[in-house]
Amino acid sequence: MSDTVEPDLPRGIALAWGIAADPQRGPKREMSVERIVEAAVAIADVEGLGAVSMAAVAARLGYTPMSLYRYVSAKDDLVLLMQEEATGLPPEPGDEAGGWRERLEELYRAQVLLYMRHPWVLDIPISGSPITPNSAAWMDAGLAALVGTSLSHDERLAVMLAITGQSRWCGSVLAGYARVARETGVDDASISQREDQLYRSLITGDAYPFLRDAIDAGVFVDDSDPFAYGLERFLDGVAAYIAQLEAGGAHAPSRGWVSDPDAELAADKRFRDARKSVRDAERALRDARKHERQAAREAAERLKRAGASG
Amino acid sequence: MSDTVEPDLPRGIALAWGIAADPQRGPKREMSVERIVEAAVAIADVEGLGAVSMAAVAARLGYTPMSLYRYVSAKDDLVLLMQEEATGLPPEPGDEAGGWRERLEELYRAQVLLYMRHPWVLDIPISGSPITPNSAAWMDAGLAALVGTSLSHDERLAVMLAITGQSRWCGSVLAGYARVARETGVDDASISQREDQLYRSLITGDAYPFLRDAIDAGVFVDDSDPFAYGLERFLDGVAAYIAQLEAGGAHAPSRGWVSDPDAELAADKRFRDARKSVRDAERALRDARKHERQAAREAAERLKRAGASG
DNA sequence: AACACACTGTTTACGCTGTATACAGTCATA
DNA sequence: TATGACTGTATACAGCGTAAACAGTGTGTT
Repeated sequence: MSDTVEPDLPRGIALAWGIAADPQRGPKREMSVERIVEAAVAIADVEGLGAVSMAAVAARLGYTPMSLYRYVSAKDDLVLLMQEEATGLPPEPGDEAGGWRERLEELYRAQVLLYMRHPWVLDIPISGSPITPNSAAWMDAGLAALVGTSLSHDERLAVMLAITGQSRWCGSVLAGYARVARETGVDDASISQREDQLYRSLITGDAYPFLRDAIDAGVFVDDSDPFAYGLERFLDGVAAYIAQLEAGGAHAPSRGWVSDPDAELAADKRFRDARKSVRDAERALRDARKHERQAAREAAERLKRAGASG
Repeated sequence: MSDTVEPDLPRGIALAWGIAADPQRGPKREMSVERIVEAAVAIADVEGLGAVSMAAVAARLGYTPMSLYRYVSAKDDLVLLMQEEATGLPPEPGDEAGGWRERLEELYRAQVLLYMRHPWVLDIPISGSPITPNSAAWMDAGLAALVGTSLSHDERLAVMLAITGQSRWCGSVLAGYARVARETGVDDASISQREDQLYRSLITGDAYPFLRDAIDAGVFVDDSDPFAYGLERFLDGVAAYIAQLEAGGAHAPSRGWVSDPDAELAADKRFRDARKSVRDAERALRDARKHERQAAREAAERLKRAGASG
């Protein structure tokens, strides 16, 4: 609980927590981290994370690409700050104080909405738990909803984790459709129609009898939300679990992680070998190219000299 | 149900279904799509999707980068085929025929294992439903597990979708830790320890009381699987729902998608404008640069000529 | 048998990416 | 007033995906 900041705290996280100190001397700064992040988010909202290049962000602000590096140490930092900006704070609980279930549903909907507004957030690769103020606030809000219950701390975390997972999954699928729609310039409706057609022509009853049945029943043209169904069943399960606890039942035994005993030992060595072989092959090719080029250059030189002297 | 292939079927999907015809004339092919995909997967397994470049794959096979384009029309195609290869087929049901619940748990575990072996699959952006043979097979297997139940087709799909979502979420988080471990060259244990430390120093009881409580209770050093808990509660909910149906209950009313009525109308116009402004800014900057350079070149030229004639 | 041409793997080239380095100009502090 | 930390800029480099042009290969047709 010391006040000294960890020396190897990732710069992006430090920035997110507002710990990074502003410099004192030198010319006045013309930009700010906030303006940069704002511009980057604006681009990502419209054209996706792929369109966010340092050059594009700088151009939008009227500066040169390299100028951004006076504010952000690398693109990864910028992306982390974008994520934090887009995540924002969870909504306050509604006035009519419902139970934990209503509140969790509210948080779920807010999260899905967030991903609809900023779909690119789901394209950011996860690296460990995101230790930023806003993501912590969402987690805190979820845990707060469950304080009245007799769930253990682990179980509360697991419940909130599941909510987040389901909203991300819903967001990913929706974003996928939106992406296709944008890239092909076609509206959503005709895409799902086209997809249904493709399914009907590729999924034969012979190879995929049950999937084919589902298609024939029209599951891919149905416009109800399957993710909402999943969420409700999950919350049903949690409610039943809580009721069972309050009737004097025991907590579920904690399960270990899914693991593949076969692979564990073999994997490490095998992967290390494979990695080495990749590197070797690349290096060999590069060297071969280099020698080849040098030989060609020397041959040309010799030819020229021979021509000049002869 | 015609046998004619859709003319605008994405080439990658056509390849995945083995519909693409082999050419007849010309020299014998030295490589094959399979070998290329295999090499790409091997690289991705070890160094992540980011390390899979056309050059790296080609080098691994001893060819030039451009040669790959005789087999695969673009990198996106290759990635789709990699996904298909890594996905593989779902495991056959175990001998002792359990109920739908055991089978779904089996499929869940298999999927998580898959993501542990090929974490990069989760880095591939989703675009619509993946209409490939192997992903269809997984879907089919999930639906097959539920045929005995009184769930509707929509509900069965929703259940399988939730299972897939949870396994992806679990895989994403695990892969995130693995990625950090690989990139920093530190083992998993000390990473989670370090993360716990960071949490303890950044998450104050003032700002995040409930999260802080959870941390103090040790939820981040606990090594039980929170995703398994989530899955079990979900399956509890599904079981209860089925029981209720079989007791003569009604199906849950289908819910519409989460939507933001405020934004819907405004968004389209706003985003279109923003997109235009980005493009304009970039074009302006590029033009300015070009003119500037040309002016500089002309000035230099003039100077030189003046010097030569004067 | 000879030609046409579809097809092979290669080379070269282009515009794009992130960012290291060097630079001249600016401004608070010693 | 001199110092030197700091600003935004310019240049450079390796790497990316891939379009276009190329000489060589082998099948099909004349």
